[in-house]
Amino acid sequence: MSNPLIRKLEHGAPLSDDDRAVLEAISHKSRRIPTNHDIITEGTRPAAVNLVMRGFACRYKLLSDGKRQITAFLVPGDFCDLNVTQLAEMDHTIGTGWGCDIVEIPGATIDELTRKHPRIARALQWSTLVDEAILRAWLVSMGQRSADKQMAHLICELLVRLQTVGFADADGFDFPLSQLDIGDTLGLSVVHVNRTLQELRGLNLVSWKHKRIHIPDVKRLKSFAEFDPRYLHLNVSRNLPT
Amino acid sequence: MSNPLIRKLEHGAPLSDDDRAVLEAISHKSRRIPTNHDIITEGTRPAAVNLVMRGFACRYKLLSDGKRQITAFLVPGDFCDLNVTQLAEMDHTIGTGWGCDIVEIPGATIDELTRKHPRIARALQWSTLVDEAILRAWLVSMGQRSADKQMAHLICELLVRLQTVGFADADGFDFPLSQLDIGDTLGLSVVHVNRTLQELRGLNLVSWKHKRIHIPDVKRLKSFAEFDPRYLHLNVSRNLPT
DNA sequence: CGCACCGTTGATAATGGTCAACGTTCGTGG
DNA sequence: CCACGAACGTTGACCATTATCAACGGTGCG
Repeated sequence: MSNPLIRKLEHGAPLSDDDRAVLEAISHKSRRIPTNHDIITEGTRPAAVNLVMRGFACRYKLLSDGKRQITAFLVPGDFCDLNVTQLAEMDHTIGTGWGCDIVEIPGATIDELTRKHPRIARALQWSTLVDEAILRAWLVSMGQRSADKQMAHLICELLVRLQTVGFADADGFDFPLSQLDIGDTLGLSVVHVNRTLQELRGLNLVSWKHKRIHIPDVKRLKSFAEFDPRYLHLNVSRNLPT
Repeated sequence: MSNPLIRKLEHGAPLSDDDRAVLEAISHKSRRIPTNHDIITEGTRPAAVNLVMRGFACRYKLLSDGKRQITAFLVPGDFCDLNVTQLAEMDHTIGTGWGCDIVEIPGATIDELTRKHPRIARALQWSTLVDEAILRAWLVSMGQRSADKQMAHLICELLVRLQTVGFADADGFDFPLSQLDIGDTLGLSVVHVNRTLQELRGLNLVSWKHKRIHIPDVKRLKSFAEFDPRYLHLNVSRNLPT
């Protein structure tokens, strides 16, 4: 089983074979999004629901002076805008500067899914709670952690999230973004991202070459970043109703 | 009608008289939370759902070195943990250092509400989307705005949110927090909060005395902060299904 | 009255930003 | 296959913002 959506949702609720078959059916036909393309633009009314199947997308907001803040990375198995069809208009843009594979699912299909498949409905709701938890974790990092720990924390998070969907192995993952993108994520300048990265490399915590992040000693990086993965609410057994 | 929950949810979906009556029934009996008290603690399993009816509560996370990051303010009409009963354990604490009135609603009541009252269900889902949007807005502020604009932006947001539930008037609102709390919200030191506040006062944008924030010229403050209220998704008419 | 807690101020230091230049890589077209 | 240009990464010098430390004043509550 290598469908990232299914792999992810298994963490939110126990799924039946039927659930899995339905999810497989709606997600197998993806299309490639070209580099530097916005999927949904701020201010427009969202129509269909988009699901990332390969690569990275991100949520971001542009300020009037041209500054950009990335507020989320969307990795395989993540929905761009699951419940957002309820709103009149998007308050942020979803884009990808890196090429990724997306499945576009009609809102009606999602509605039907949640009506007929209670376990899927539950898993989807779990996934939006996790999205919110990630946002809170980013806020904590940005507000209270120094640049090096903030960066280390982000890398730990990405490692774990990508591992749960089979897009990272034990000590690293492919990462096509630029240092400028990381700057816009962490609220740091490119220059400082570069220097922080060198510091982490100097400490033998992270190396990043050829669009791949390698982590020599995951445990050390996690403890350096004070990374506590509980906010990702993986491990379905503990999410079962009592 | 001065029930903040109803006033708020009216922005999420059109409610019937019956909807309103049900909401009134579950929310009229609140209890006072004493100063410096946590409502739900990180690591515990959430049971009932808590609703703020008066005053402020906040979500926060503590780091190992004692630093605290506040990730949300909960104002009257806000649920502390609407969907969170789905999760095994809280990934953050909800507390109030300021005394506020809370209604505790059993999870089963909420479930029944959403089953029998589709418009309320819709409004509740809208409210969680808005919570997420606020989180994104805070991240943008923290990452890209200077301390003064960040602070001004927060004050604009609170003004608007409190106005929609009838807890602010046209030019200000009661605000019982300390400057340290604001520091933990904006990721700034107390000293810098103090100086930033003085700067805003010097510019005649905000004054804060006797636990009340006064805004001499709301329009000027909003433009100073580049505050665009659309992320709050108020104004129900634009949220109607097409 | 006295003790906390909060707000305020000044001095000093650290973190991270800006500017400018240069090197490197990679994709494109000749 | 090579030349070119654009985008990205790297470095150094300098500057701005914000943190830290320490002290003191105000205010409100027991």
